[in-house]
Amino acid sequence: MPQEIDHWSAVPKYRQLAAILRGRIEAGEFDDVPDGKLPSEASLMKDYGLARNTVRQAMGVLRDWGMVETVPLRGSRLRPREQWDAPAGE
Amino acid sequence: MPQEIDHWSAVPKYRQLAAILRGRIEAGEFDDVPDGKLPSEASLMKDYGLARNTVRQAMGVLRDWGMVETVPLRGSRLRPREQWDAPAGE
DNA sequence: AGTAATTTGTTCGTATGTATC
DNA sequence: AGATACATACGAACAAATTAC
Repeated sequence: MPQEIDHWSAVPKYRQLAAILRGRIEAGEFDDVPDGKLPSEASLMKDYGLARNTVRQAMGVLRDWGMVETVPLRGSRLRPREQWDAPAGE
Repeated sequence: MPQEIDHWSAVPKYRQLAAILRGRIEAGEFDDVPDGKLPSEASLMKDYGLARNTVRQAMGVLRDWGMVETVPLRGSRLRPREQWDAPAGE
């Protein structure tokens, strides 16, 4: 795991996860994955020890940033970098 | 949106929402809906710009009035008018 | 061809912490 | 002290469509 959730931080976990995933994405970790597919919600729950709600909230942040799109029953995948909205706090 | 929450009123928001929903119910807005199903908590949060707690509190008032029953994972639905308790302030 | 597993969507229940009035 | 209100977080259960075997 590249980075872990700080269960004591004042920063909400869903924001922490969003930031972590942003880092992994920007590091190019998913560029080789077919369709730029991201880990499933279940996978992220397990990897980071978070509830599904929280994972989904984090994915919502990435969607807001325009980095990711989620398709029901298919999963989430990267969007082209040109279409990203600058995530606040950069 | 039939009516909005007054964020400045001295009347608590959850009571305002309860009154608004009572109005919508009495206007027959949900009579045609299958099972008399009411909007979900998430939907009400969005429509009225309230926190989930507040929405739930409002639904609790409608339950106290006997107008509505809530079933976990299913939602809330209307109860027969004969079973309503007169809401205070009528 | 068919069944099981996977995956996101949705829904309510509950609890905690913070802030305000 | 208590009521109101928001945000966060976990849990649990069901649905529906797709995917895997």
